[in-house]
Amino acid sequence: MKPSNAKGTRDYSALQVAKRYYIFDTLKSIFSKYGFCPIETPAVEKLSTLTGKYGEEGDQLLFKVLNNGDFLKSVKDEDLQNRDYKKMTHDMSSRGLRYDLTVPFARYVSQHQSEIQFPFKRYQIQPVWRGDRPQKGRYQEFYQCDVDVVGSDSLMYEAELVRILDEGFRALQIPIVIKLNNRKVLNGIAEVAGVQDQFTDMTVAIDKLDKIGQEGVEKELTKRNIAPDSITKIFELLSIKELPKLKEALGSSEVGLKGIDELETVFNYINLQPIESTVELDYTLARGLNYYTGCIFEVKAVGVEMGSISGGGRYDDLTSAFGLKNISGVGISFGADRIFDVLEELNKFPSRIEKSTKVLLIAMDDKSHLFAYKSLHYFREANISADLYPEPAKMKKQMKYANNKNIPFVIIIGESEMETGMLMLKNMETGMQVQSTLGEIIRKLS
RNA sequence: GUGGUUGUAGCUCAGUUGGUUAGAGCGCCUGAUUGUGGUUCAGGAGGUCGUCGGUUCGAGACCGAUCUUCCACCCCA
Repeated sequence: MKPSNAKGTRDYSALQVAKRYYIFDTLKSIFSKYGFCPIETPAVEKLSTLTGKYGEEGDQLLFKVLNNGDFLKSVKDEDLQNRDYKKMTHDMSSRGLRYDLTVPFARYVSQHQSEIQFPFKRYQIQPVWRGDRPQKGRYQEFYQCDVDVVGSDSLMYEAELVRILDEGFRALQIPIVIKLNNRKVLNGIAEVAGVQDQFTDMTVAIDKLDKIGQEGVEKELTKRNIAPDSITKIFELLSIKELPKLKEALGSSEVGLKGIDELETVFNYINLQPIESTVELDYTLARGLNYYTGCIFEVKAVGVEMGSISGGGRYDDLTSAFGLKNISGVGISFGADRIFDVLEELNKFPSRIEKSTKVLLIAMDDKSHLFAYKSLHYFREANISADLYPEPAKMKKQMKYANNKNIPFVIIIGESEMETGMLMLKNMETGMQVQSTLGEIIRKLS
């Protein structure tokens, strides 16, 4: 049998793990600087927790876990006969793998509300699973790094998240554009254009504007049975770039005006301190997850062909599905795997990641091997990442090992070194070598 | 979910209309060099051609199923 991974999943080898930890650690330190604490939730949730939160499309992508034991016992003969897979899954499966970190978080908050001091700021770095067809930057198992605040509707937090995005991607050296919109503005546009009933159709179509152009969007809107008059109106509104003018145009829509107000407030917060990344208003930004109700964000890497590498928004009512009413939350998710691919493409991983071991001891014979093994201890004691080749093999072989493992220093120990106590330290990059005592070398390498 | 695409040595890939014993480069191992890697030279090991089944005197090649890869749509991180 030829081994291979299950669809849409990958192994992470040592170097890849080191690179991933670099991403996680970079983000973690920023998250905690802003006062967020980590939590973790199980990979498996009840299906009742997960279904109905992501829209029909999302529900279909949920991985369901078969019940233990005789899972056919509770399936009705009728459903089996009719091959009614939806009813059958309901009886055969009561759990599923988490689809994102936000919904399990909402469950967590509702369940633990008595222990939580609101506003609650948490971050969470864990894998999620989606039964999508895999593609580049698109996997069935991938990691999300979520930062969320619940229990406050202050727009200060929207601005804070923008700042975290800016700082996070700056630390990772990825140039980005942050796109900002507000679902209420989209609602307003739908109202003014008279298509409230087709809100989702409208947003899905205009979300593609930068991809398929105005003509394509017109076609898409027409296909979705939106009246020509409304289409004209929608494009008229979308062409307005300045907030005050859009405010005027949306005058008849209360919710639209609220959305504009919110955006203005967010920008006021953001502008209190200079920010490096481009933050742009984009009324066409829609985002698919239908639990968003206010501001929405999306981040694109500049100069790389890749879907969005981060996204999020405000959700006013997610916890009410779990019985906790009137709790507003806002959060963003960093897509770790896509960030990984972008860093790889831009060649922006720091080179230090590739050097895990700093020095390799090389022994010439059995006696010096034991001596080297004893010396190894002192390097580790001094917190220097050190290793010893497991046997006194040919020097060439040991050198090659150090070379292939990217180990920058080698110490050669043979009979004469043991006698004099002067060890041979070789710099693998320059090829230079000097004789020093153990203590001297340790001091040099620390 | 719809329509395509890919799979041959550890890696990247050749392999004519079906016809002897399946190739190359890189990597790996050994030696030139018994205490010096990343260069050079010589030699060597390594493949039930993704899997299962079918057609055929004969299949890496043709057909079917299945798994996997990548792509477009859909959606999204």
